[in-house]
Amino acid sequence: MPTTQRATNRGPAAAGANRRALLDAARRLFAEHGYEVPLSAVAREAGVGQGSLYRHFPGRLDLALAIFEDNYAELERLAADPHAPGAFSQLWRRIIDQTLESRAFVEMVVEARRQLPDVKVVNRLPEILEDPLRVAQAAGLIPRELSVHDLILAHRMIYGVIVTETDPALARSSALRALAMVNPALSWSDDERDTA
Amino acid sequence: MPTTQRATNRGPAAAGANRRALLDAARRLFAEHGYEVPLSAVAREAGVGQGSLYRHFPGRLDLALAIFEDNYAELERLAADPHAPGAFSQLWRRIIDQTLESRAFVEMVVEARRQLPDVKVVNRLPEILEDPLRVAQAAGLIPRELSVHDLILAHRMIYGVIVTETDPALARSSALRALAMVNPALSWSDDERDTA
DNA sequence: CCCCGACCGGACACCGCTGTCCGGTTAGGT
DNA sequence: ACCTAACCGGACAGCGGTGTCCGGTCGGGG
Repeated sequence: MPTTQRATNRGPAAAGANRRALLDAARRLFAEHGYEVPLSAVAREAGVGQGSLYRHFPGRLDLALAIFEDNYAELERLAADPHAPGAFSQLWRRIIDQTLESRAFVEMVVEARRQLPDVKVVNRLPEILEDPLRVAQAAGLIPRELSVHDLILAHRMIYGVIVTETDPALARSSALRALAMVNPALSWSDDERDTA
Repeated sequence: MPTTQRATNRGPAAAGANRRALLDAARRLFAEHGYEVPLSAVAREAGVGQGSLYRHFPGRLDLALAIFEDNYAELERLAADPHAPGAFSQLWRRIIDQTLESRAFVEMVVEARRQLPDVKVVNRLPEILEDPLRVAQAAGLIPRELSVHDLILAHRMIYGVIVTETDPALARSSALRALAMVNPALSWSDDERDTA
């Protein structure tokens, strides 16, 4: 019977917990120090040895892909029911919010694409956005002239705004201003707490 | 009497030429291999020793700043006479073109800003754009609602498009599509050879 | 013609990161 | 209670980049 709280990180049963600790540590350190942070620091932050790190994730890229996987899983959950009220707007906000969480994501995306010939692995946004966008357009919430392609281009633009922002505290508002400039329907005010 | 062609890169008189060779090499290698290219490679590419490199440019940042300096000098030349026909459109195109020349510029900008507290050193675009924009707006070429601030935000968006482009050959057209999305007046077709 | 100061260049020591290897530890099965 | 297989962790060697140091080279001035 597995205890939910472990006193140790040794033994076969700890493998899963160690993996998660490494993933969390990587997410934190990538966000704080950038994608080029030493992997030894990730192991230290996770409280495991370097051996464990390299066993679970042979290289930096595997860490990045696992983090992407988590993010995409969350988005796919949001996109699962396109007819839920506010499905598209919640999805779109979450995409932008994920991007805002760490400017390191840009470097990760770039590096992952350079090393992986197949773009599909690294960019699942087209499939994720397709249905929710169509439904939102049918409901008149999003202009018809915006294609999935346009949305992805807008997302890429936001990368530029975030990565060039001097003060991290301003990243969010700059990104929202940028989105409003592209198309008002893609932006929102943070005052409205939910737009279900 | 200085000869325009030198047979050697030794001696006091070669200092200037060596400096330029280093700058050109850095520009080339940053564009090709990214900002993190080894400085030893820059010295080799320039055909000088590492000693000369570090004498002219104590660190990587000095190289980057000198490259920016060249770029800004060119832009300031274009902006010197805001009333020349097509002054703003030529200036704006050149800004975008400079950005397209190397995706490494993004990393350079980010790194330079992180290390230099004073933003003015690294971003002179506001001053450069101010007068030409006003004149172009007075002539009805650019919508009044676009501020210098908006233009700079648009420029930062373009960074994102360029850096996330998988195929470098597509960077230009993607950037132009993105600009058109923000505001048609900021984009152009590459077919028109000049819009003086 | 010679000398002197300045500059060049690459060898090299230092440093931090990567990835591996093996002794030590743990849980579960018998 | 013991045994075994799997897993942990950190020491360590290898590697590549940085920045320095000094012997060698050059050109202009006296």
